[in-house]
This record gives sequence, structure tokens and C-alpha cells, in this order.
Amino acid sequence: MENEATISKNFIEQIIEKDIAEGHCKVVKTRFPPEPNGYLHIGHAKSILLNYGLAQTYGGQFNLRFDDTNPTKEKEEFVDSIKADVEWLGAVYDDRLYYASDYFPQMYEAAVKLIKKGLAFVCDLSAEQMREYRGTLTEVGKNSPYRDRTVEENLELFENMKNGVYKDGEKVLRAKINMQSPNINMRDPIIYRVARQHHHRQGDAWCIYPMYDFAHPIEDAIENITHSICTLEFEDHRPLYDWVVKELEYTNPPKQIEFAKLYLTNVVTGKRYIKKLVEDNVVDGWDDPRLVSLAALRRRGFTPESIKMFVELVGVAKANSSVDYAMLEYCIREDLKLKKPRVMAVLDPIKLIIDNYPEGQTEMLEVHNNMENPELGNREIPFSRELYIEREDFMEEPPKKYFRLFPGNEVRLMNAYFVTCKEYIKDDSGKVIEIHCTYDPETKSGSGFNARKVKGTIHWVSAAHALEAEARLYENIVDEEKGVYNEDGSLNVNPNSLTVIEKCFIEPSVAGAKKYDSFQFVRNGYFCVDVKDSTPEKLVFNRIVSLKSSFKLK
RNA sequence: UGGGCUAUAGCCAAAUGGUAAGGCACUGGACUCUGACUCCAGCAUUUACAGGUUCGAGCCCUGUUAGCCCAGCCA
Repeated sequence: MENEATISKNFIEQIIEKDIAEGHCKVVKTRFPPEPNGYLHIGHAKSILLNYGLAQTYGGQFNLRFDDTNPTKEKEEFVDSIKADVEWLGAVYDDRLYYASDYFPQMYEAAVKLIKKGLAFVCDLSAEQMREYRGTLTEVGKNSPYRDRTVEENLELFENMKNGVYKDGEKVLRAKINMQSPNINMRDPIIYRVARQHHHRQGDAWCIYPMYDFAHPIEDAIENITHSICTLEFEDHRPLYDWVVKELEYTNPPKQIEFAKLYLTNVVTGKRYIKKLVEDNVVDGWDDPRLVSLAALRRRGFTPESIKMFVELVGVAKANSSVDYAMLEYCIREDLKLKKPRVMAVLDPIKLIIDNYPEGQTEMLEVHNNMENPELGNREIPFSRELYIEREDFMEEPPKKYFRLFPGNEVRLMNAYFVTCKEYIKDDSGKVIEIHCTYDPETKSGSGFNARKVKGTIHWVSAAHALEAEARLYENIVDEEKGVYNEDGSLNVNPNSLTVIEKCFIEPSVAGAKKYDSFQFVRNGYFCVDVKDSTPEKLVFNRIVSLKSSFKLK
């Protein structure tokens, strides 16, 4: 973070600086214009933070605007969640919360203006006929037979459209541009349709709705947006965007700039797919931690800071690309590293008994919450004769360079004493169930003892005091580039990417943990108290991310 | 096969005619009350390919290849 100066400007910043230098604009106004038809995901975070960041650095403003021009897909639930997510990310829009649907009167007037200029006409072609007339990628289209209606006739017909004289789909209003254009978007695109649908915000006030290509530039112009930033698939729409802005004679023409969407390797991004996984009950909802929706990432324990760091690291460009998921993990580790307490938790326990430690005795050890950040203070943890340690921290027959516990070896119990393994007990099946050690009282942590050193340090919890909790090890739902769904609709991803550890042991200091509290479970990774499933009696932890793997056999 | 866009390391990404930044990942070493963290070192004689212009090209020109987007009354 301290090397911010070395981060070079992205291409959008360069365009903006040129625009400012050439006097096209003084300040920068941007917007995030989601359609409220789903929850936001990590890809949207890129757009939000990009738009918000630009407004910040160039002394402008950032608007949140719901592009709610198609009532069939939109719901109030989604506008609420989107607002929450945008705020969570820290993109502040103050009172600049807008709805495209509030501009319907202006859009209607704009359409009338185009008609009066002879640049729009009412067309009676059916959807199917329209498709035929439009031509194909390689063949030009042909003019609609209704293209030459008079201004007066168009005005009257359009007003009738608004007044509900026609059935849904019976007539549309089209821009009169060029049916021969190699760009299909310019072949007399539809700008208004008749659709009797209940709008989540406008109710039944309208039975005609504007199309995106017509509505969006108007929305931007009304809000004095200077730079309308969208994704690559709208590049072909830019000539139409510019056409609308020009013909409507806005004096403050906004400029559309496109950038590449964010994809993550092997995870399901895309609102469409996430939505289907939710609707098909493959996952438990929009905030299922196996997803990369913002709600899911939040529930899993990702912080807004980590998401911000991530999108900054990823950068902004025009090349389609897929970012390594490890980059996201790096960002959350980096963010939590110094911010969160490191507690001891044993996920796969095996009992360790210290034979020479007095039975029934408990001593409280004062330990640092985070060795690297003293500001997080200290806490006390109980130590006693019977402990749990991680099963992988003991081996009967250790390979070379294994320096944790094995018969005869001495290791440090983190924050406590050195112990030496004397013997171990197996059950009938040969599974090790108990390890016996002796401890050396002189080696207590913080005592300054340095007469001898050990190579290994392992974590533990006191068996009698440990808190039982549930841990969930989520993996992302993997998309192996074959698509999330097969053509027949069957699922093509692995949804079984959830491991639940019903009973793990955590040191008692986490007893009062609240929702969203997160900890580093020493060597087991970062975990967050699940906001949905935790109760004071039973803590449920979602794993945010693992630490890098430890000992590897060569 | 029409139009638009893109191509720099395993993954992102900078370099705007002056001799290939940075990050992630990975590898080696040092350190360590965890093998994590931190630190140090290594990691593109070359920018999809082939030509050309130039004293000099990832950048300019020509051609080729590959990928993405567009034929909703969705956004």
C-alpha cells in the first residue's frame, strides 16, 4: 500500500485526464447503474469501486442509479440488497440515489422530440417480421414499410401507445437511422415497447417502456454524468449512445467508456448463473458462502478493504481475462493479518496428556492476541494436564525434516511449555488416540528460557476448557470452463464443496464472539463467525481462507 | 463469412518511438513461540506469427493467426 505512487494510471484515468486537460469537463461524474434483477457479485464490485474511485480522485460525484426500465425482471428485494452492498463497499452516494424509471416523463418527451425531428417512427411489424427485416450479421437489413409515416401520424400513434390503445407487442417506436449499417444496433433500433407490466416503483402508470439503448444515454445526460463507464459488450452500442445524445441535443454529452469484466478462474461469476444456482436450490441462497456474490463474501468473512485491494491489484483494461483466485485470497490474508486476533483452535483433535503436570490444576497464561500487532492487546488462556492437539502434529514414524511431535521429540506448545513425547496409545484399529508427554516447567513462554531450543511449535487447547464449535470449510463452486450448466440443464459444477467439522475445539477466549467477528485459527486459516447460523451457545465459523500449506513431504 | 474489440511470463498488468515496471503464483535461502508472517534472491534476450519503415519498434505500416462481443419488443 505504501507504494501507491508506483501504480500507473489505467486507460480510463488517462482518458479522463485528457478530457479535463482539453476542457471537456471540469469535474468527473460517474454512476453505477445496476438493473435490480439480482444480487451483486465480485464483478460488480470492480465497477462500483472503479466508478466511485474515479469520482473521488477527480473531485466529482458518484451516483447510484437503478436501471429499472424492464419491470419483468426487477424486484424491490434486489434494490435493497444492492444498496446494502454498495454501502458495504464504502462507495458513498449520499442522497444521489436515482431510478431510471423516475425519468420516464423526460424519456417520453425525448421520444416525441425525435419523432418531431423525423428521426423516429412507430412500426407495426411483429417481432418475427422485425427479425427478418433486420438482416443478419452478414446481410444488411431492409426498411420497414412503416418507416415513412408522417410526423403527425407518428405523434398520434405514439401517444396512443402511451395511452394503452394497443396490445402488448402490437407497435413499437423505432429510431430512424440506417438499415444498411454493418452495426446491427444502428438498424432502426426499437426505443419504446408496449408492455403492460406492473413496475415495482411506478406501478401501472406506464404501459410503454423505453429500451436500454435509448434510456441509458438520457439517464446519464439528465444526471450530468461525464463518463459513462460500462463493460465491453456495449462497445457496439456506443455509436447509438452517441446518436441519442447528439440528436436529443444535450449540451453536456456524456462519454461512454468500456472496460473488461472481471472473471475469476474456476469460480462461477455472472449474475445469470448465480441466480440459477440459487433458484435451483443448488446453494442455500444468494449469500451461500460458496458463491462470490458480495453477500456471500461478506458472510464468509471477506472485508470491504480486501475487495478494494483486490480490484486495485487486478487493474482495469480492455482485454478479457480471468484473475487467479489466489489473488483474492492474498488480499484477505493481507488485510486480516494484522487486524485480527490469532487464537488456537484444533480442528482434528487428538488428546495429549502431560503426565508430570498436576492433576486438576489449571493455570492461566497471558498471551498476545497478535504477535505482530501489540495494539490488539493480550488475553488469558487456561492450561492444564489434558490438552487437544492437531492430529497432523504427531507422527509415529516421522519423515526427515518433520519437526513436530514424535516419540522422543521435544516441541513447544505455543504460548506454554516444552513437552517431550514419551509414549502413545492406539485403539484396536491401530489409530492413535492418546499421546503422553512430560513438560519442563522452566520452559514457560515469556520466562526468557533459552538453554535449549526446539524446532517445532504446535498449537493446543485445554481439553476441559475448550469451546466446542462448528467449522465450515467452504470451497468455491468450481466452474471448469465447460459452463455451469450442460445443454440439457443438468449441473456441470461440483456443489459438494463444503466440509463441515461438527466438533472442533477452540480456546475459550472466543466465547463472546459476535457475528462477523473473525480470527486467525493458528495455522488453520482465517475464520469468521457465521452471521446466520451462530448462536451464543453454538458458534459456527466459516473459513475465509486457508493459510499457505505447511510441511510438505518431498 | 459483415461489423466492433483484444493479444506482453502460469495468472493479472505497465511501458504512449529510446532498449520489457509492479503484483499474484512458483522456486531457493535467512529468520521464526508453528513450516505462517517478514526479509533476501531467482523468475520474458523478448511482447500471438510473418514481413516492412526507422539509428532505434511491444508501440508505426502491411499481411496472417487466435480469442471475445453483436442478429431480445433484456440490460
